[in-house]
Amino acid sequence: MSDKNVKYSLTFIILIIGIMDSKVRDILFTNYKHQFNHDLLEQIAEVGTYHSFPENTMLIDFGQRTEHMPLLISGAIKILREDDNGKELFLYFLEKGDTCTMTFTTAPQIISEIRAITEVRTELIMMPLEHIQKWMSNPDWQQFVFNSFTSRMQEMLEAIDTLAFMNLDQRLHKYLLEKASIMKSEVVVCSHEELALDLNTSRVVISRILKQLENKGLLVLRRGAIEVLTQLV
Amino acid sequence: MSDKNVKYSLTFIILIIGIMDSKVRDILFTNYKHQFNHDLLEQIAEVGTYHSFPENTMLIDFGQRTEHMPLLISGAIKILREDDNGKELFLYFLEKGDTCTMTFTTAPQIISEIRAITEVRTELIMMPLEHIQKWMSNPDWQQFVFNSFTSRMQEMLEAIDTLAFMNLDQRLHKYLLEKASIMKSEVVVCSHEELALDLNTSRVVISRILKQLENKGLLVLRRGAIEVLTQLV
DNA sequence: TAGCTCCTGTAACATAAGTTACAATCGGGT
DNA sequence: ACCCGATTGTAACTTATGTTACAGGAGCTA
Repeated sequence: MSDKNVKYSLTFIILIIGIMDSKVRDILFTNYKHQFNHDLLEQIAEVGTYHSFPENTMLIDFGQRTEHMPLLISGAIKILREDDNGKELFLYFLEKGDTCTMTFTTAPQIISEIRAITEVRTELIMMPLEHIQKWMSNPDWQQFVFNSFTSRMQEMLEAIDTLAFMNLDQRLHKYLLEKASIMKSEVVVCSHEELALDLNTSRVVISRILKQLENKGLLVLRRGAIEVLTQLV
Repeated sequence: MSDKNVKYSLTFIILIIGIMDSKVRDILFTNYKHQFNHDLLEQIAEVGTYHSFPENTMLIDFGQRTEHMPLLISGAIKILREDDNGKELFLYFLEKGDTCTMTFTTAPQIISEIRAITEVRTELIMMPLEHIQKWMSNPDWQQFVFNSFTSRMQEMLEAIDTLAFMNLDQRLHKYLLEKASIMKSEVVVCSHEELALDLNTSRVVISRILKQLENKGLLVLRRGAIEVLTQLV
């Protein structure tokens, strides 16, 4: 578990940060005016709260309960899965426009199956779970929910493909490309140890494979960082 | 690709089999009266068509388009994923009450990401995709759709856990237990070759591990079949 | 500068899984 | 009875990945 740098837990943060409705409304109308109609935006603005988290903040953890659903405004979130022995596995990144659909249910609160950690400073709007269903009569919302579900499904399928059909060298390279894309920089700042945690393997193995990838000319190794030379298509 | 025994493609079957509405209504009211209210049942009965497929029938394949969504009445369906090189991977089984939610979208037709094959004789009701959204105003239907999504998510997560955190011997044992449960028999009828295809490995490896499991007393090997001794919890 | 921790490189070995090759056996059909 | 294909068993080898151990460098702080 690499939570040494994880700074706050969402549950507490929500209680602390409260920003007035006007800001929520502004942000919503700026970012979602093409996706949601005016009425829906107003409704979301009424119940949603704005939050901004620094990088490496754990938003939710396995088994933790939540009564909110996040709507991503900016930044990026890393989604992880963990097994009984505490071994982690990276699943996918969430970016603007995404929501954490794992949670959809009719229950008033849900128990998280995943861990979510911000990769960079991230802004989001939290909506109480109870409204998700209520708004389903709104076609824009319905579309949004369906699209979110479908996206998460696709990402899970991709995670499965990666695990089932790719070797570690390919998985590592893919991960670095995605991370570079998320960070908007070819230089991925992280240690071999952190990569090993996300890919559920050991540091030595990562070091070995990184060296191979460097020899192939796919990247350049630096201390505490990796320069990715090839681009994502 | 193990389609040597796959008998028909759904696309054709749908055109061939047409059973009168009364049967659909009877089946629906018998199987779903606790889940859907009367109005909804009537609406489903109006547009749904009943179908019965023998075991080992491919219902849908990768890249294939469909304008229908199945509602499972009896039997069991195996869901598979395939990579570019034709290598397969078992994902999970669907049973009564399930639907193939991968497909939810607002588009009038969808392209399948998975392959679905009946494990035993299977009865289902096919509903045109266009109604899925229309019915969302009905709370029972909404609940059903959400539950389906959540179930599929859970199954995908389990598939990921299995791939990421378990060795082949555990995966194989787990697969056999699930299959025995689906077939309602401790004797799983299938060759080592078929197991190798579903677990994306080779026959020799499966034979080797089966022998290990037999030595551990977890199962008994027969020609063309495996008797599973331990039960699913 | 000394001491400390974190990060990286590397070797040597262990284990899991994939590959190739071949033999033996079963069962169905002619 | 015989043939033949499908199924299974097994050996020998390769490759991928995991494990343990240790060394050296970078950067920080006293």
